[in-house]
Amino acid sequence: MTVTLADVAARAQVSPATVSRVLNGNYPVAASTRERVLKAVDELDYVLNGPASALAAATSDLVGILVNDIADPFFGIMASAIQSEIGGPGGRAGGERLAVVCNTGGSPERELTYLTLLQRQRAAAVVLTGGAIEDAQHKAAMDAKLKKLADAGTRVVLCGRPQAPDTGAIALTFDNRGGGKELTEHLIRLGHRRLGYIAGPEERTTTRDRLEGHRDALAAHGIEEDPRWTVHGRYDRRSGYEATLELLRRDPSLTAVVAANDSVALGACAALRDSGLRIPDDVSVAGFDDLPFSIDAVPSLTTVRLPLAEAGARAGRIAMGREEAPPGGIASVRGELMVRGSTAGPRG
Amino acid sequence: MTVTLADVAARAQVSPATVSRVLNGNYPVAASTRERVLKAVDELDYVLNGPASALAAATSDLVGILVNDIADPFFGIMASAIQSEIGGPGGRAGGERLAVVCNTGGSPERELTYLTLLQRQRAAAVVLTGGAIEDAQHKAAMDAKLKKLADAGTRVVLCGRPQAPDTGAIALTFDNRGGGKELTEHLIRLGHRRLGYIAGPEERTTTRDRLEGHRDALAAHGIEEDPRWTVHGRYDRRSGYEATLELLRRDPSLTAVVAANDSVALGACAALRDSGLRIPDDVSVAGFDDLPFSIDAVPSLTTVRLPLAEAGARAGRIAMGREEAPPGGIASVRGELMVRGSTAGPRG
DNA sequence: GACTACATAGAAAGCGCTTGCTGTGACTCC
DNA sequence: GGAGTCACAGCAAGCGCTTTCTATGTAGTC
Repeated sequence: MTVTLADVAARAQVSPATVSRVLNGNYPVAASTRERVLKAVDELDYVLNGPASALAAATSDLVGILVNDIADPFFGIMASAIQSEIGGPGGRAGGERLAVVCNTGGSPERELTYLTLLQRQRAAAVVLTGGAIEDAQHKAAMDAKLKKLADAGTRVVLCGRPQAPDTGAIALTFDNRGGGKELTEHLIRLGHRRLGYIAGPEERTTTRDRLEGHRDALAAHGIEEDPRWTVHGRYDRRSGYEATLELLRRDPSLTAVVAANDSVALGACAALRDSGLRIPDDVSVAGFDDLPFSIDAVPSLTTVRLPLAEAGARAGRIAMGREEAPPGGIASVRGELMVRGSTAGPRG
Repeated sequence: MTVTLADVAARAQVSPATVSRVLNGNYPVAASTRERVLKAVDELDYVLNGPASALAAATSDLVGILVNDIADPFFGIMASAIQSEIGGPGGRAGGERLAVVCNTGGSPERELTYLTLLQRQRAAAVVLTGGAIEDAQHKAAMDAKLKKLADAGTRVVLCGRPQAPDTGAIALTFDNRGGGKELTEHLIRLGHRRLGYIAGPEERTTTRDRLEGHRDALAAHGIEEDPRWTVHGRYDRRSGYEATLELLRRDPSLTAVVAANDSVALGACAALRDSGLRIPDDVSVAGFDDLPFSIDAVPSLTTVRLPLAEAGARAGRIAMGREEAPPGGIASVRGELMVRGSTAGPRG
């Protein structure tokens, strides 16, 4: 029923080997023969059997991309950039690669499961995006898996994720700590001394790094932190809303709220407004990431811009072997402080 | 070097056939044997070779998802929902499916190319999201491809895309026209008579349907449309910004701007503000889709909520054969008008 | 106790492709 | 003009798995 290589070969009056070579274009084939083959392919509407060729050639054109949540633009932007670099006519002839995007939902098990599935598919490369989970046991399992993948020839790239030493993975980490510090310093320079912090979920490198940056800044300026000023939540708007109300309840005298990311910051803004507070007159708000919508908030959001698209593109190129890995297999990508309307001096 | 089924079989002292059956769990295997096999699998750290098993079994566990732009939450949300339904422990034993997300960037060629690639992988199902391109030739090529896929046993589902008759595809279409009409009627009821419209790219079903809905409303209320009131652009913020300036230039007396989607509407808001106009006091603005950030705009955006996550989930279930297809292979999904702060009576 | 039925396990034939190696003419080169 | 070169094309051996069909041991049945 389905057309196979042999059918094409028969019709073009050549051997299957020749058809294969025409299709893969990595072996000399006379122009006239090639034409005849291509004609047969066209007439029969032949489509290569991917699994069969992957099996025979022991390679695959699948590239895995692990994300926490593809509906979140933070990951969507990276995924899109990675994608744009792995496919397309940039690679070798016929080198269209397919991106397998895996939504882990932040679950350790799913992360591992997807890696196994990708390993099963003999993926050509795997890119892991976003922060890692800080559980020692899970980390060990992940590292072992990554090493196995790398050993099997799969290129492993971490994008916005801390390095995984001795696994063979290339890391493009985000300088979350530095960005967090810069952001809070900006607030401190404006005169704030009572700053609330809405952190992400615990046990995540991104959460911890940003929070540490925040604390670095406080410490550097001799501000003693009140434990009531930090609330943990999820990386979404709703969490930001609730956390802000909680913060306000704990200490109504706060003059600034620093959020784990932009979505959380937007939720914080909504909560402040609903509480009758003006931004930035009564309370300043800052986010992190600089997602596209952040500039449209009113007032527009002060945040740290992470070059997600650039980092993703680079990760994609490295994954395809089209760009050299950074020295030492790791590069730190810095964020840029974007000062906008949501921050001002206290009671300004 | 790499561990194969045979290695496991040898270690467990059974035949390869038995190992395969243990792994696939669809054939009676004595508990003691199974245990022995599983132990060997574990000890050898064996990972099934996906391509080989796909070849032998003539099936694959890949599901394709075509999107215009995964960085756009409109698509991200649908992709995420589809994903959540195709994988996971919901399916048959061992039924982890991998989602292949393909970014077409709205290009007809890439759309077709990706479909071929998916066909090559013998994808179990394919879900196409978002509007279609209205080029007759392209549509014919797409339909032919979809039919071929469906004939080969791949389940094809269209999510937010118009039906493709006689291709065997199941369609969950969005009622863009109805939503567009409702939105504009809301504005008309508020008293607006001079409404600008920022449409999406031409030659797209989504663009046309929403615009037609808008015009339906105008016609129904006896409002004659001025050709200057419609500008075409892309589905992004920047396009909305520029189009709004153009609209204002053409006719400064407009009292409302209807945008093709929420991102465009946000751009429109920014342009209006930069032009010294207040929203909604001077000009009302409306969007479409109700993406998560729309409620955080200030004033929050009046828009039409499309149940993206619900539709995506349903599409995913249908693609997996876990939910019955709607009668006639097509269902229309309605949007819901969300009246918020960005619209009010003119000069109100 | 012989016979049928059942539950399991194995043998082996592919699945559709790639690729190393082996022709085989046509050319070149002294 | 015979040997050495090329440029192609074909043969055939897998790649690692699934699955049909067959074999075998064990129970159940009268």
